[in-house]
Amino acid sequence: MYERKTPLAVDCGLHLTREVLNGKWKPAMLRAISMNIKRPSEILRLFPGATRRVLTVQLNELEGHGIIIKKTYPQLPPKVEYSLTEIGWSLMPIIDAMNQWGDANRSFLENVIKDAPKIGEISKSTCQIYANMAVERKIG
Amino acid sequence: MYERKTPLAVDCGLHLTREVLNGKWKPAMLRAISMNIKRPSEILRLFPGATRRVLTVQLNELEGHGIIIKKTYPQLPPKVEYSLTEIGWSLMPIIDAMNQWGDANRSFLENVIKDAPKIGEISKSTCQIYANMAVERKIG
DNA sequence: TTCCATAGGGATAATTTTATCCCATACAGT
DNA sequence: ACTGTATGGGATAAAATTATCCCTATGGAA
Repeated sequence: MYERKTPLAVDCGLHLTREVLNGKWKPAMLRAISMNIKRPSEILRLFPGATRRVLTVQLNELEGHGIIIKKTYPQLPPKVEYSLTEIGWSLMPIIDAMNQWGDANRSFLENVIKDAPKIGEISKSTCQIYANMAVERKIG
Repeated sequence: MYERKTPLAVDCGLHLTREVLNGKWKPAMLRAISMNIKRPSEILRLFPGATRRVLTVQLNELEGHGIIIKKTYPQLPPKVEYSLTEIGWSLMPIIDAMNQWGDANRSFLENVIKDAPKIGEISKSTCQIYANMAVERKIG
């Protein structure tokens, strides 16, 4: 594993949370898992912009941090399913809030962020999938 | 400014939010500013673990993103005060939630994170300052 | 037999983020 | 004359995060 060289700042709740949620795809993956997209291959397909490698690495980290649990079915080809732990679920309000905030302020944000060179759309579709599933999650 | 080479993923609210909040000290600084710690020098003193450079850079980014506003008083020695914009304020529920989540799960988290080499305490005091001020913010 | 899907992980490059160090302004105090 | 305070930013090094590429295993389909 990677050997951190700079001490972590754990003095403040914010930093602890950051340690857990820090990762380009972590919040999005947690959200996906919360919506029953739990197999690695499904998750991978959900984020065309991500590398398989990063996703598996970040899933491992989330598991190591006790946010998700991995269930491996002794089959071939292999089948794996991740699910949120209790603590993992307790993060969802925050993640949902972040998602809503970003969506609510999209036009403003796209505008102020646009000075950053290239803004790419990685998968408009993902949003839609999320939107649909969010409804299901509330119903189900 | 820095030239990003990898396109941003702005398809999902989560990524937009991440773009704004991503920075080791950004959430903490926003929280500080929300509690009336608004001068750069004060903020710097609040985070002994941070470099002056990073803080000013991240403050600039936050300003560029429209999350905070900078007011420069034409004095000498210079006096500067940052304050949250309306959008900046709208982030506080999220930041507070992150902070609470981290604190609420502190023992668990410190435990699962401890496999990461050295965990340093940067400033126990900061938490206390925050705690006291949080009360004031609710009252005031 | 060759190709696809599933899942995992090593090695290494590229990119992004932080850390270090140094320089500048201008006033106040010792 | 120094030293300290306040604020800002350039240049460059170090560290952390992501991206690329490649290899493993096995069963089923074309």
